[in-house]
Amino acid sequence: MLCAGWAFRYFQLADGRRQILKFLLPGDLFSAVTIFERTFHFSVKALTEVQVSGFSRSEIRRRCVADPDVQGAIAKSCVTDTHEMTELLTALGQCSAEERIAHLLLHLMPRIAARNVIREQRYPFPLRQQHIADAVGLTPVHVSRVLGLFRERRLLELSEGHLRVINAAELERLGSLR
Amino acid sequence: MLCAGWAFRYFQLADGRRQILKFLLPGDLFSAVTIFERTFHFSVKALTEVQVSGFSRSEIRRRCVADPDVQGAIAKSCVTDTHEMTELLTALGQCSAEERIAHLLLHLMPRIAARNVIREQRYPFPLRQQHIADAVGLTPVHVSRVLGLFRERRLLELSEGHLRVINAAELERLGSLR
DNA sequence: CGATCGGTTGATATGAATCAACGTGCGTGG
DNA sequence: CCACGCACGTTGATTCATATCAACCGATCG
Repeated sequence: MLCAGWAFRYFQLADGRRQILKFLLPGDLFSAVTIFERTFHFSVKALTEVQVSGFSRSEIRRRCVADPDVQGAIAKSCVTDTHEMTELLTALGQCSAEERIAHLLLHLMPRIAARNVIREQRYPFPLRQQHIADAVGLTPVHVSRVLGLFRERRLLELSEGHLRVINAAELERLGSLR
Repeated sequence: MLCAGWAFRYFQLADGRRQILKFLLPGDLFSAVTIFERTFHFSVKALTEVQVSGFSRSEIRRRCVADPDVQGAIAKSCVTDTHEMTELLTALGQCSAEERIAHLLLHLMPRIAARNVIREQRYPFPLRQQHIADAVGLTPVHVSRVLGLFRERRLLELSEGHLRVINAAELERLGSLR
């Protein structure tokens, strides 16, 4: 479990390409289904300073049968991971660059807001454009252009570790998947 | 659970686009994590004649605590669903059209082989090019071109509900994600 | 002070989408 | 039995979105 800071879970290809599967925020499990496995099938990297706690599989399994709360938390994490992957899959398979980036931001905003006080739509946001690129399957250069467009159209500003959302409605229209 | 025939699970967008999340073969659960939820977050459609059995959530939950085999089957299904989504996500985010299609075929081949006797590398294969397109995020036209290329290069033939693999090694090289 | 990193911008190349036409097989209704 | 419509696949011409290549800028850091 990530206790403090930001990290991300990703899958690495032999030739250096990588797909970011999920951005981890405080309270997130690296991956709930891992409880049922012997080995990890992904990598994790810190984005900021982090604090982490580890549990042994056997310990978790024991507490899972003993404590319905633990069981519920694991189940919930499996469910949300599945939903998130479904949405990301749909975004990658069906959406344009603008839609994908908008979708990523819309996905992250409430998760950030659940852990920080947000004033004037200004979200702490430590991702580099490279990370956005690796998450939505674009090049960093193109991410820069799309963000430039968003800025020009007064949808948002993104710099210096902060995201400021100016026109949330329009961003929603672009990235909501509905 | 799908008992006979082929189907697929997908996510539908308002404007008609859809992302195929998984092809279902006999023995597959539609989605294991659904046990922990109240509503479905996906659609399912048959590709061929199918037979299906349903279970009520409460029944499954009961049998899950009672019978460790049932529990194990659910857990395994969660795990493989997660792996499959991870791989598909990586393919969609990082790979070219050829790689994606090769990857899809490589993913399906062992699953088909586990349920059918395969002679001379000839797999039953009821997907239309439209389904391949919706699964890997391409247009049917482009799928046709790529398959044409594969045929020309003597990698495989695909027609009339059957896939014949001619050069498995080369297909592997294209689509293995490693 | 130079080196490095992250981001921006311009020019160009390329992979995939789009538009359109055509062929073929098949089921259906006359 | 035939004519038609329709689903599916193929192919060619063209367009468009995104990648690639390259230069540059500012901030940061040793």
